[in-house]
Amino acid sequence: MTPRQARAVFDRLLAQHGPQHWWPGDSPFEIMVGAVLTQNTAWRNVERAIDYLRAAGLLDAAYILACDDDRLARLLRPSGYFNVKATRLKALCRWILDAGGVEALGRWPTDRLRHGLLAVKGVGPETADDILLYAFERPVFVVDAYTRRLFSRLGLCAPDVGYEALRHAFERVLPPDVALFNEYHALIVAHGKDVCRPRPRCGECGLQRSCPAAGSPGARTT
DNA sequence: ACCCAGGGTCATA
DNA sequence: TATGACCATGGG
Repeated sequence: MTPRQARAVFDRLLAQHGPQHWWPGDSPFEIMVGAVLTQNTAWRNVERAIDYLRAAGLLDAAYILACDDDRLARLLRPSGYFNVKATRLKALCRWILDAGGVEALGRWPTDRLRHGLLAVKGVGPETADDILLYAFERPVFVVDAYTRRLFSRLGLCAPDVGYEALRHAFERVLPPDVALFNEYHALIVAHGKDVCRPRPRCGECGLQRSCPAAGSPGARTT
């Protein structure tokens, strides 16, 4: 992928979808919570869980750690995988408190932050990079399934390209600009929800599999 | 009834 | 290292 190609795709996405104003969250900690809860989960469902946490006064690392496991899982219920995510959320909160809080973490260099995040059980590369970019405002390009799908269809990467390889491909050709990386990933997600579907979709009726027109030359997929 | 969603871990070969 | 099973709710 060349710098010009990366720029051209960004410009087209921005023209088509407009600024996305990510991350939807009020504080760095809330963004970190959302990053864990949104793992393989529609954002709509994550919002419900975060609303429950907020209503319970639990948008705080120490309070989440002190919360009973079953109660925490009940609050997370709408976001799916609630038992798993209750454990993961507590692991993340433990790490934050052990480090001296989010403020202290904000003074860590990016590579140390990233290694620390990846050492937390339940935080993988995408979740770590979400947190680095959107909570700590570091110039880390976030790669996800949407990114791989879109750019492989555009012929700009292999369909099975590894996470780090694709991340480096972007970071190599783009300036390390937090605002740019922020908007780029958000646009890729918006485009993935709307246009770049897993399977071609019929533009008339919206059906994916049932409609014979799905996948026809008229249906846009990228 | 099926497919998908802003993934990650763990056991197995 | 590379698959597969598993986690689980809600919308289309």
